[in-house]
Amino acid sequence: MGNITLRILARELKLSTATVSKALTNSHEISEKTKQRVLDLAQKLNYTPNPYASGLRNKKSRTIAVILPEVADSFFAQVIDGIESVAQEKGYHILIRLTHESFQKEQAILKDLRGGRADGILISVSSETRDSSHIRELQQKGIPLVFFDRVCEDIETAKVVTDDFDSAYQATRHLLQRGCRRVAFLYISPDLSISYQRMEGYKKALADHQLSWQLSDMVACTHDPVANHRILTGLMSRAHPPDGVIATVEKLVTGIYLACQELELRIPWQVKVIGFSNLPSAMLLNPSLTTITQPAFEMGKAAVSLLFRELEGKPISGEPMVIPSVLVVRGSTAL
Amino acid sequence: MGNITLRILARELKLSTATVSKALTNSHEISEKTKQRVLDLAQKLNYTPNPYASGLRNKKSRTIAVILPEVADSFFAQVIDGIESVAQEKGYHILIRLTHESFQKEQAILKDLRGGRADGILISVSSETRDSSHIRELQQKGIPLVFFDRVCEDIETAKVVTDDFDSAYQATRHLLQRGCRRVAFLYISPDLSISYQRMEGYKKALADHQLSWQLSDMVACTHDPVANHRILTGLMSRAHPPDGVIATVEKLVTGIYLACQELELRIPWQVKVIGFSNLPSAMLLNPSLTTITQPAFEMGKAAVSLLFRELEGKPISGEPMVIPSVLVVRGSTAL
DNA sequence: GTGAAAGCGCTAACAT
DNA sequence: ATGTTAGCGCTTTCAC
Repeated sequence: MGNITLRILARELKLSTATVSKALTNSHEISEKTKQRVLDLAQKLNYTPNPYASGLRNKKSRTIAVILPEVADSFFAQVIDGIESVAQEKGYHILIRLTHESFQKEQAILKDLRGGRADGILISVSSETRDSSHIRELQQKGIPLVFFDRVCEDIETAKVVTDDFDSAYQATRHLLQRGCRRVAFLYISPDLSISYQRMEGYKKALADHQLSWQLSDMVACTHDPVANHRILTGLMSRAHPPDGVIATVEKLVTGIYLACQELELRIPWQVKVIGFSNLPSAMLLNPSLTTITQPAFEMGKAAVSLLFRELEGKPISGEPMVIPSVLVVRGSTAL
Repeated sequence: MGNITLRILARELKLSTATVSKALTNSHEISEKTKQRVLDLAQKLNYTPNPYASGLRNKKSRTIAVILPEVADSFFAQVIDGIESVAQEKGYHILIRLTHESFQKEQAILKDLRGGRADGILISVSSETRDSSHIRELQQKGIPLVFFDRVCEDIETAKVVTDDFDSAYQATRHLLQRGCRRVAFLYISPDLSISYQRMEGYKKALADHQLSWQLSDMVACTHDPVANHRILTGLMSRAHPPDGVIATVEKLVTGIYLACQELELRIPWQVKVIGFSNLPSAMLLNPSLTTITQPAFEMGKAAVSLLFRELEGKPISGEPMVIPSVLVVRGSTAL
């Protein structure tokens, strides 16, 4: 299926490809008449330039790669939405790559990106990522890179995060103020920047209420719902189970609700629950879920905007950009 | 930032670019020794071929475009997941394009795809799409195209759908069997293939129960939550409100739950609700939601697999591929 | 077994 | 105002 090319237009119009090219980019060195002829034919033949050819020539792909752990998660889905809203305006295309929380996959994906497939990269690292040399390598090649949400603290580049420390602090304080005395903290990976920040916020809130944190109350969960179910029913059937739970990951909310249901622990009476979640249905849960709601869409927009600034050679502030989350109080922490 | 190219490798090794290229693709015409030298240097310099250059040469981009209405929706997010799982294995890349339910955007996106940016297209049309000439044009250019979920019936190409008629039929029958006498049917666009199919299934179930359908019970909703809220509270505060509701779109579930909450209509006693939804949290809603759960991940996998078959020139069955949804009965339709 | 040369579709410097 | 030429980085005949 012979696609329409510049050359075909040129031949048809008895012009050179250079002239046609210039006419299509509305160059001032081309006469109005010629421009019109070119435009008319291009229109008629449904000509669309091959982006890879011009990209090759200009050494830019007008494509940005978005690397994230998963897409079937309301936070990441909303981030993509935010990214797309800006990229599309700028005529950029979005390549989505999922790591499924695997460090190996993340490495492979970044390696693949060295060849010039994308002009810039937006990344939220996998929960397994401890070493960041694969990312640094890309950076040294001069490819602009912006972290969002899950950052590598040891890499100096633009970052967009939410106030993880503060929101965990607020969540914990809220539970304590509502009478909880033993608050469990559920997280996935201790290596993640966000887990660490949130954990510190949690500890600080406990300390500010003259409570000391217990290692056994900080519960590491997994990506496997079945394993999580075991872990969480285990937690809630301890001799002294927590009377408050903070699920710092959306998918752990389901786990803790189910565990409580199964053990016939009534939320919020026997245990109060807060979830870091962007689910629109939080208000419809049984009971409605008190959440830390993250500015997912805005984070996506901010991250891609920073990336564009870099691509345009404008200066970027050294400090991570922080967009606050909000505590939305609902039934799961009612008195 | 001078990227590593074939030419650089060649110069360094005092070989021609042709030899290096062949060595890298493990051609049998190259000696083992040379191959090893090339591979070693490539490794050392972190060489990654420019995909657009080879794409230009080979006239394939190893990229597929996925066009969908939105991403912040559990169905579409899971579809993407399924698509990625296969594409990634085949070394293909995924370009995501969102129409936000706009026909105009859909046209623009497809137009942009004419230039060879993608080797194939997966699409679920916008709710505004009535005319399909923009899609047909791409098809005539010989670009393989697979529809998923929301198809254009008048375009002959591979399609992956779920059993919309049957699942709506089942949903309706379930409500009738649970004692509902007046079932409302909420949908977004009458132009969508899936809306039509579901509507027919709904009507058929009513007919099979000796009930005639009422135009006023088939309620067209929008994409705007505020407008939907008005529509749905209007519906539920009629003189004779429905005692059963089928929300054929995930986002309408929230709307109907909230409307009932506000009007103090108790689900399932005063009204029973079924939602077409893939939300993992359906079981946690208040009350837990009876759903038609669609095989989103599988549909994504199936669609991209069909696309690969086409790309490989293998034959495709003319019939749409149908992957069944399942009715999951929960609290919102309890007796 | 290796290399020279052409060309994918486009653009930009440099003629004319 | 238009054309010639060269080249982006790669692959693929076709020679040697």
